[in-house]
Amino acid sequence: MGRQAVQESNCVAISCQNCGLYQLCLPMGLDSADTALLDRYVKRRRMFKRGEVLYRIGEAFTYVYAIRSGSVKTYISTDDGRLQITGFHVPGELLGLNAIDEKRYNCEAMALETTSVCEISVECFEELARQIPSVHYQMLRMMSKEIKHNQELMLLLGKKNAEERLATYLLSLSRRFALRNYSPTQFNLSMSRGDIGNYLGIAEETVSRIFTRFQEEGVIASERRHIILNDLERLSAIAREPYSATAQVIPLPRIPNPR
Amino acid sequence: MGRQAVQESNCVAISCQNCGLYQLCLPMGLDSADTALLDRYVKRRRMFKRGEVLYRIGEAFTYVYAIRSGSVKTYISTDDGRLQITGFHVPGELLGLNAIDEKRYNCEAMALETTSVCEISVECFEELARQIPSVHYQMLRMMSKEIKHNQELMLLLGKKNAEERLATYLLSLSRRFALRNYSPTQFNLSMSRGDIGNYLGIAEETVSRIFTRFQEEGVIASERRHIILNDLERLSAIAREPYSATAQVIPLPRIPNPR
DNA sequence: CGCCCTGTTGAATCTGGTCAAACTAAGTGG
DNA sequence: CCACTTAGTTTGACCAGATTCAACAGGGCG
Repeated sequence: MGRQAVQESNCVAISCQNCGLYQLCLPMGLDSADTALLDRYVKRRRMFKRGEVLYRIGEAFTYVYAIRSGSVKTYISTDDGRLQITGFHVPGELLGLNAIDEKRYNCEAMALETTSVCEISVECFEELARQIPSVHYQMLRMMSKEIKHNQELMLLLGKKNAEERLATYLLSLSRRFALRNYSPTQFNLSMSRGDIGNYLGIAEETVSRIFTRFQEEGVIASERRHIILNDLERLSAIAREPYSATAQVIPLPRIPNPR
Repeated sequence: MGRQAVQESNCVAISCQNCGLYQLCLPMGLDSADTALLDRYVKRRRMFKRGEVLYRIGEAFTYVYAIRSGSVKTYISTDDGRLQITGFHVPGELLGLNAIDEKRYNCEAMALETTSVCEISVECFEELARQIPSVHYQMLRMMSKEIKHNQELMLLLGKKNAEERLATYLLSLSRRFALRNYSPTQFNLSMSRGDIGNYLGIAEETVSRIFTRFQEEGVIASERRHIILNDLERLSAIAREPYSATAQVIPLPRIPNPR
């Protein structure tokens, strides 16, 4: 995410590790044969320009997408056309998995900026899961993680006021950047105020106003899409979330190997 | 859900089919040996009374719960104590699966009424998945379904006004009852106005007021927790959802068998 | 029978939405 | 290179829907 040259080039440099499938298999301790197998399936690379759609609601579930660089938003809609953005996705994340049940995508995905992805056919993916059974398990973990994330968003949408929402949002971005070794206090947004407001369930004018207020209070500095978080602690207090200076290191859970 | 004698007895009568694991395995065409295997793991039955907690946030992930009769709410909280109910669960549903990633429950589950469950140890469940590989696949499908459901709730929380929320909610209940061959137009709620409001992100007074309004307009009739939907079509219009008289029959997707 | 919980209703208040307008940055094409 | 367009952002004024506070009604249960 972001357009700084340093981040872009960084993305490319670690694109292999960042490619989602790597993340899928990393915790499994795959041997090199497995990794080679994995590589076979990560062939098709595609670029999407800002505003281009990766997949639409109802389309047959044919590909899973691993983001290599750039960023993507996913959203659903009421039948009278109101959209709800359900997630912003950054390099290393896998898109489309939740279409498994109905075999059709149940949300739409659009590139927020020029975005490079690995397009993995579902058939290949299933073949992969057959040959490396613990891939199934990793998929479960990833979906479990997504459910947890969505639950937190529900809490935000259902119970938090506008200030808390925006503070929560900035902190969540900060943590995600920290995880990927980007600066947790200084970054560029790839999404517009309108997108942020939509995601958080508030009007874009409200987003603007609160950015201004945070800036007046010295909690952040923002110039258009460039954001500096000056006071993570105060931001955490506003968001009503426990403050953690650095990303918490959670010991990897024991992973049963079903092979 | 509901306290009508007819529904209760019905639940008991079809408890086997309603037990969640059955649902998990039903679409897989298990042979009788598999079914026997399945039965081995569904031993422990437990009862929870209204208000009793099945599991708490952060507790080690040791059991998966299949609801046999009754109903359960799940919820998460901000650290200053505000709760957000994330789901109401009825017979046939499986609870706890989304703890897979962190090996700890990430929400709390509480019985809304006297509730009977099958308690399945996670170890047994994993053993089961090892012996019947397509169980993995069914788990993926169930989690995929949950993600879709949560996305729809986000749309509701983020974009719909109070009337639309309540109408959407009533319709969603109606559909779930229809799926289980209960009346889609007449049922008892097991949750309070407060719970409904919490779930939908509105105050309980607002829930009450809108129930009254719907009743004045003749769309529904309600007496405390007993609800009659008089005009599903108008309700759909209010909810801004496509009207479907009966539950749509979706052809079962082709299920690859990884054995 | 009386208490308590749940639900209903009214009135005052306020957060955040809507509408409108000005402004900026970044293209776009002549 | 400049005029013009377009998309995105910010700000102000006003207003509506929903919350909050408060009082009260009714059912169910001990």
